[in-house]
Amino acid sequence: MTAADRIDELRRWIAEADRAYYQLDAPTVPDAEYDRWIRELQALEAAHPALSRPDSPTRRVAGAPSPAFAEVRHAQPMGSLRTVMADDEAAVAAFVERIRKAGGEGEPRFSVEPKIDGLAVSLRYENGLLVQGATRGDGATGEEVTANLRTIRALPLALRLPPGQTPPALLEVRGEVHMPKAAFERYNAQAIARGEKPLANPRNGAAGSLRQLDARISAGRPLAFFAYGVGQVAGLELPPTHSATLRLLGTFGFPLAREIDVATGLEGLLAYHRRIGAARAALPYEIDGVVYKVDDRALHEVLGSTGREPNGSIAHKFPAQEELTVVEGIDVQVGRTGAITPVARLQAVSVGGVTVTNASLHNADQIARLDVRVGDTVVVRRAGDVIPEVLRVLPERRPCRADGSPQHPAFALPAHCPECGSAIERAEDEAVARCSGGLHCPAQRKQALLHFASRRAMNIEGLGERLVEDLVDFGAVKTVVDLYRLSLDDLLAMKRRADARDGVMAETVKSGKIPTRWAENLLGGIDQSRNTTLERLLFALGIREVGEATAKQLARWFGSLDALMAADVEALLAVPDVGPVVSARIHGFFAEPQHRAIIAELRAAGLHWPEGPAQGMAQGPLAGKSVVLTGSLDSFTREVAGAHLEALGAKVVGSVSKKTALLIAGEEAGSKLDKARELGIEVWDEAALIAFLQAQGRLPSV
DNA sequence: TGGCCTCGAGTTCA
DNA sequence: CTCGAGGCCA
Repeated sequence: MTAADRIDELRRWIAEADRAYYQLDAPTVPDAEYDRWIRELQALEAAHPALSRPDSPTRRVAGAPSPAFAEVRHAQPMGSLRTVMADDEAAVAAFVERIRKAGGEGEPRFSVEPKIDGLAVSLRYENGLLVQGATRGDGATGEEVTANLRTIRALPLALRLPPGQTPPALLEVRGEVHMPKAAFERYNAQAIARGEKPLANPRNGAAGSLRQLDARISAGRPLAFFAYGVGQVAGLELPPTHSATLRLLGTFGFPLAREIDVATGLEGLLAYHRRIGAARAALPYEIDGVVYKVDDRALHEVLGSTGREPNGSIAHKFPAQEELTVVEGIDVQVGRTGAITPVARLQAVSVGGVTVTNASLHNADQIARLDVRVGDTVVVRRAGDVIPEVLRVLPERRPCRADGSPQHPAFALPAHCPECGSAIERAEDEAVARCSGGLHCPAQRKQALLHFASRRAMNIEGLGERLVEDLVDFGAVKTVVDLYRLSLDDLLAMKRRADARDGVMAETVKSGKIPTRWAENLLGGIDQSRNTTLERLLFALGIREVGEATAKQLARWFGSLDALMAADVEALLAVPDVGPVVSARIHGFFAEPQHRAIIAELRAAGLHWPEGPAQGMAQGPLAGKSVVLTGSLDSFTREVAGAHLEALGAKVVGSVSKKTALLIAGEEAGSKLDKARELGIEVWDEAALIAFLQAQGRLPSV
């Protein structure tokens, strides 16, 4: 591709993305990708000045004003910030060095702030009253959106001044309009319930809301505001530092981001970047970086600006949370219950600082909804900052044949299990398709073994994915019972065959001695698991619909395995939280002769657990109450605290709802605490919990 | 019957 | 964390 072609292509892509973003309020391309296009285009135009054109998108910063609103010329231009990528510490160091040279002796001081992901506005207060509000637009000219801004509750319509003090003749306050995460989610849930189109993301929600022509629509949107600076001023002496100016704005009644701070020198800046980066997910609003501003106002002015970018400030970004990548293939995985899950194999891409190569596509419906195909360019993000997720496909980037038809067909689930060849079936009313092979399917067998060995089930240390894979592939283990029959010799023989298959030179040959440590550890882990509890065993068996909570309930209700196995459907229905579906599953499981045989053999292999009489309903001072634990506790883990509460009759659940009776909030409690406050649910801190447990005699009093 | 609550199951990477 | 589905209550 020639430079001219590439320039054309980039200009076309950018124009499309601009249109989607600014006119349709529905972004198609992640910001990080957009930034890269702009930078690449700038570089190409610099290298080939002949190809530069006055209408190139690099000639404007952002946002053509929409024709629907009156234009406002900013008396003092609203500049943009030079941005530094997350990993470019050298650029931050260079910035600090420049400031140090200009500033004379000592480490320079900075006002440091989170960079709110919203929409910059300028608010004009004349004689203390809000008279005009405008968007940033292209920096020189923005849109007049006063009526919409007035609907934002957080904005003072008049400056708050001590009695008797004359308001300044003119004060322009700059800040960021944004939509807090919780408000965004609430709004979307309601929008969906009303059958309206949900907002794409909080930032877009804020931008779209401000640009509503009907201010009543803006008023219905949960917008918030943080001040970050001032523009034109008359009749007011500003303090000598930026941080003091922000505090002054605070006294005038403007909301300020809580994370605003001051920092000294390079180390101080980088520490702030790390601190806010770590807290990012827990903040109630979206941020995409932090901003460093020279605190000394005079020095900031001396430093001047380059183009529209002040030299005394930079934005230090965080790693992008959304990225573009290409789908290299779509595989299917087989789960413990036979569930077939399609997985997108992705070209490796760094999202939020972590390399992502796989993303679950959940099920056939999801694939159909997204219409993902091999070769597609897709937007990926890490949902809840952890799990990669394919958000959408860029259809215009789909590889095509000469005749314009797509190169790859729409994805279809295979008819047969890739692991065992059994038919794949999908029940009428269910979203998931399943392999019908049952335990004949090696994939299901492996998953069943892993589940059995997992921490919350039998907790067999040393038995991981690789090992299970080999144990099943070489026929050393077929059912969970076989685990308890393994000998050291079996394991070593299997290891030799696995090494031979992988072409690994046997360690025996190299060193002359047999490494047996891993095998001994595994046998030790298996042996320890013989001593267990009924609820762990029930969970480990992998009965469909019986997870940890149900297993716990069954164990306490029946007290012994024999009582449970003897129970008919009727008796099972009496157990709380067990209905017709679950009771049929349990009864069906124990009716299978092979399952009864496995249980008998596990007992014969030495598995044992305490049994007692049937206990029925939970008793105790917290009987019948749902309790949620969140945040981190100092004196014990959430698990241990939960066990204490359960012993007092409480039901420990994971999420806060109207039915929650009590929330125990440790350090750094996040959204659950917010929700509990909102619902008016009783909240205890760790000290209150400890005092309660002591009063109940579950903890020694001090 | 509909609308919560919960639970179960599946998932990624270091 | 998220989706889907079971259980329970109005």
